[in-house]
Amino acid sequence: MADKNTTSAVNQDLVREKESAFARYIQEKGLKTTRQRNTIVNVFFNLRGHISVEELLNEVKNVNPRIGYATVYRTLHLLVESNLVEERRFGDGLARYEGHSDVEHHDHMICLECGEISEFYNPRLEALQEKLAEDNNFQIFRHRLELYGACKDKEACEARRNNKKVAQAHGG
Amino acid sequence: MADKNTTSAVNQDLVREKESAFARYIQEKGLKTTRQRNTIVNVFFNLRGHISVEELLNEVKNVNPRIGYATVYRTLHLLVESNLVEERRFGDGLARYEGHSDVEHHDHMICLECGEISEFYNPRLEALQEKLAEDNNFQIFRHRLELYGACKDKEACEARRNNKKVAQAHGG
DNA sequence: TACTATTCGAAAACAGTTTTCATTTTCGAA
DNA sequence: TTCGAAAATGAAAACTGTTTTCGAATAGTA
Repeated sequence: MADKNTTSAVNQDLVREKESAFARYIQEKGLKTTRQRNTIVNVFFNLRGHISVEELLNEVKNVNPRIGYATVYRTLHLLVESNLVEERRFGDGLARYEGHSDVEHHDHMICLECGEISEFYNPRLEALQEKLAEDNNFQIFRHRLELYGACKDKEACEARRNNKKVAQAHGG
Repeated sequence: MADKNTTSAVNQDLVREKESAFARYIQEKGLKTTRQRNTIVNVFFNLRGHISVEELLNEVKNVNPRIGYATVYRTLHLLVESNLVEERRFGDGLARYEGHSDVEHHDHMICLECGEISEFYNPRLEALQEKLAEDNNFQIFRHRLELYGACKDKEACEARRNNKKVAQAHGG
């Protein structure tokens, strides 16, 4: 199934909750429920992390190989519109999608060696930004903070990197 | 000349300094000095702010209309490699280039209404990030912080916006 | 069941960027 | 100063990620 790349299974209650929120959104907007959209949404919420379109499509194709890029893109847009998913762009030029995690807002640390993306949140940081905006006569709607660097735990980092290579070689 | 879009002239001593730093880099790498590269570099450093490739090309064409995208892209890559210029990406999907300003590192505030991009630097913010990285057993190489929002000075904001429209209409 | 708007998938279009390739230019050595 | 190899140029083609188009299929309602 779609949890091939995850370290642990995803809470299915949560998945069901997201799915029905999406169904509600579709209904509200007068759109139609389709097998493809359901597949994509289910697979998406069973993945964790910061998923690229290609990654998602690959997983989706395991379930229904006839689904193509266009539908995945379209469904992701709906997910973003419905506020169930956020689009992110880290420097590598492709969009990544993230189902809302437990923490409403958070920032990212990206390891340039193993590719691990982790999340953090710090209220002092948020407050400081507000203060700086205030000083500059500026009103913040949203912000983005990304720390690029490397894991200090070199063993774990290398393990993740090798892991990734294997996954690629096997044509994940 | 290339200062059409700037509010004030650029310090020419600084420009010359950058140019010779670039010349030095070219030489070190065993590359060749060319008329086109000199033009592009000179025009670039006479612009200020966060320049897109298209903006730069337009300015460059005023000096030498035969220069095309390819050469501008290639020269920008050299400028980035040589550490004289930084590439930035704000959400609009095109790369922008920035000659190092007086402040070595800085973050950005982007007004979504008038498009103004301003820079700021705060040591407490930097320190806090370092601390957070430390806590997460992570080593920061670089970071990016962008505050998206709106100017509180609505008058100035609107003026800038209108200004921009005029510039566009005149085919900047 | 029939109708109509929506959705699908494949392929074309698109935007920004990179590469290719034939031609021109630079620059060190003769 | 001329020669020749290596590098750079410019136009066009290729490429990448994403969006749009269009004819066929499908969902949901009358």
